[in-house]
Amino acid sequence: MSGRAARTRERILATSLALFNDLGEPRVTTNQIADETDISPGNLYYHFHNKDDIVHCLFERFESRIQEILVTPQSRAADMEDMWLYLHLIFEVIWEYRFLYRDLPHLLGRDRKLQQRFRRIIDRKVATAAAILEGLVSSGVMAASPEEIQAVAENIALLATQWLTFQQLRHRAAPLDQQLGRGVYQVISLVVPYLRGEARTLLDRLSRVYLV
Amino acid sequence: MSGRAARTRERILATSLALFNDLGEPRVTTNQIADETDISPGNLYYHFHNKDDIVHCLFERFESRIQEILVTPQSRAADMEDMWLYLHLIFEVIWEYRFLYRDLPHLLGRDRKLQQRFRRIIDRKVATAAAILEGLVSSGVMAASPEEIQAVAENIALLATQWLTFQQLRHRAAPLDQQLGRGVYQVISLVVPYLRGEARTLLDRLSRVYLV
DNA sequence: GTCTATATAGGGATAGAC
DNA sequence: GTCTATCCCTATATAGAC
Repeated sequence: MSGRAARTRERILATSLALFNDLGEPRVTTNQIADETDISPGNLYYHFHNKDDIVHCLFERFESRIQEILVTPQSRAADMEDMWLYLHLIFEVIWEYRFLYRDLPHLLGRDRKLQQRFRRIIDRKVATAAAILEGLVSSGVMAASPEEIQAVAENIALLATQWLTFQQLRHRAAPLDQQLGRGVYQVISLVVPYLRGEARTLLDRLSRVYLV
Repeated sequence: MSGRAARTRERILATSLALFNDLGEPRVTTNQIADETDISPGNLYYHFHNKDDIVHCLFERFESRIQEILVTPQSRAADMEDMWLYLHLIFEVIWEYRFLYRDLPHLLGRDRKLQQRFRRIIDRKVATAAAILEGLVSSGVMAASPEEIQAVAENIALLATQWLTFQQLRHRAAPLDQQLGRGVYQVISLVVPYLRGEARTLLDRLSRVYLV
């Protein structure tokens, strides 16, 4: 594959991602993608076997991006800073590939492999959230039983997975950073009641930033 | 419309609901519906203007069912019993019409009216949750600031809206009552940390029932 | 690599007989 | 009310020239 071919391939992926995010994958046709990329429909099929191939390719990029984040190099106990960073990174990647979350059942319904891989990502989300919470407990910032940690970790994963979809249902046209900020705030609000005195007010101040 | 026509119409709606819930609305064709109802494709279009008409009709039933639940006849302050009942009723209706939640963006994306009406339902969910939480505070069972109540109410609404979708992503084949039970448990776990001493253990016992 | 032209299939919806 | 037959459109995907 020459440099030119690689560049065309890249442009197809870029416009596909943009259109998918904007309209939802089911409503975007291959002709539309070709048109927007300024190539012919036939040329598109030279670079990709079919539409699912494009989706698959985009998913793989998403997957490697998010796995980078979910690899927690926990050499020390986590603090609230880790939590904050973790949430921001997660939300940013989800935003970048939001079409995957928008029509999740539809996309995964036609590909078992994809389903498995996505499931593994969610499992990791829960595990990472739990690890951070345990870190908070062991460093004394937070007080919670193992069952409580598990329940909160699952809720964090669910919120981080479904927040954008839910939010866009409620307030379609809100600006990006506000939506992501609200998401982080909502997730943090899950943790707040388990924090101890001083840390609780610290977080309280931090989270207020997002409610502008 | 004679009794016979009404009965056919009803059968179409019943099989549509079953197929939609099972496979997702986008993957069910009108021919499939007709076939499963043991009528001809043409006959289906005698009873319904088009496919969206069927979806619309099912949505209206869902809407009236859920609005019945969300009309809180609050003549007194709420207690945990109200919360428990509220959650169970909500989850049951969502389960019955789960196809609406499965492909929500896709279904609402092609109908502004539907979008508005669904948005109103969610707003009501948040409001009802907030009202119950305020009831818990005013009866002394719970301690929380207005901001905390608002944040928790939104999280309750999100969880009650997206739980099933999320859950079926993770564990496809779990039995119904277990899935709904876990959902109720997860929502209740949002409230637990705000409860006071005795109520907290009471709820703790109650919620453990769901983790079987 | 890229194009134009076209095959093919599936599903929504209608016509008209009974 | 219900059927059979069929139309039509859309979207995916391919063929073959350049």
